Amino acid sequence: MLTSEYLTCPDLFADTVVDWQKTDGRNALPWQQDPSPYRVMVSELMLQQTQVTTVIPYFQRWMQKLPDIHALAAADTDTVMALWQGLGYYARARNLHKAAKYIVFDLGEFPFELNDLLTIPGIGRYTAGAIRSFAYDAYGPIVDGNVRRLFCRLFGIEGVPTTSAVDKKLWALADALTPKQNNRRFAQALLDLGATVCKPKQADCLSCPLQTQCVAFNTGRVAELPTAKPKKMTPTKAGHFLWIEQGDKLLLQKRPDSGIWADLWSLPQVDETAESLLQAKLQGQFQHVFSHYKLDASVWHPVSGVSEPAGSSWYNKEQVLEIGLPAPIRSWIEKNWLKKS
DNA sequence: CAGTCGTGGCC
DNA sequence: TGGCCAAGACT
Repeated sequence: MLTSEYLTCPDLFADTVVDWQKTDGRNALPWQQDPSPYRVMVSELMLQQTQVTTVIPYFQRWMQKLPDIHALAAADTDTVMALWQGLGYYARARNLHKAAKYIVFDLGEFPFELNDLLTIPGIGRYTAGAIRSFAYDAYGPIVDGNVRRLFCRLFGIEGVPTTSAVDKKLWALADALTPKQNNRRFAQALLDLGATVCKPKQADCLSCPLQTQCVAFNTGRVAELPTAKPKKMTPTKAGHFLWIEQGDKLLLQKRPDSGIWADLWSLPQVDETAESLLQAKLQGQFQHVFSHYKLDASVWHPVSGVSEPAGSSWYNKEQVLEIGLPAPIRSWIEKNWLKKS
């Protein structure tokens, strides 16, 4: 990484990728037409951790309904959330709404400086740089998943790229390699290279404009870089749930306000030593994977006469569809109750 | 620093 | 098919 020609001559890097982008990059994406600060901000928030093909229809619908920042600032929460429905990471929608109100009512105009952009809710270092580049065609370094992968391979950077040490290196590279002009096309070039050439798997090195300078390519380590983060073994925990019916109703329990499935309704959960399990009959099992552990769930049909757990209520088949249930619990109930005559 | 937050696509 | 990943930010 110390010997790359690109570090001693950053303009060579910029010129190379910019020239490539003109002919081989993506230049017809919806947010590339009329790249106003508002349209760029909306697209960048939508694109956080979300693929381009997923975002496109959401972006179109959004712009039809909320064509400018004043419309968004004046919109109500329900409108905003409905337009976001299905995109995931809903904090982004709330932040975007907050951002519009902040810009319109507090700032009065859309910020230009990086440090001012960083004060906007939902806008971090990457998104601030992206807005600088795409909306203003001004200096705005970016490091996202694409740039991370590209730089790790190009400069042979070792180490898990999400660690702070590597992250620091990557941003230093981005700061140094980002030019003072052609920033819109330069930023797009980095993203396009990462997305269409320097892909996570099956990198297309033969059509890469940086091939001759690429450390990973020249040392045959394209598949080894960036360093994969060690996959942590997730423990498996057992969970015991009660299935208690009475007439046409099912007993559900509101979960605590913290921990997994906080504030949602669920089948009553009991400890494996619980008295209610003593003569219970196993009704079925299912598995659910969380980020930090795997749940082996057992659903038990206790003997009659078991006392109702605290905070529990009865729900019939119509009511159960209208309350917040964890996805696996809902799916269990649908399969074993609703669809069973 | 490590966990959290959604959903869909890919092999 | 399940594990990984996607234009990250926030706590």
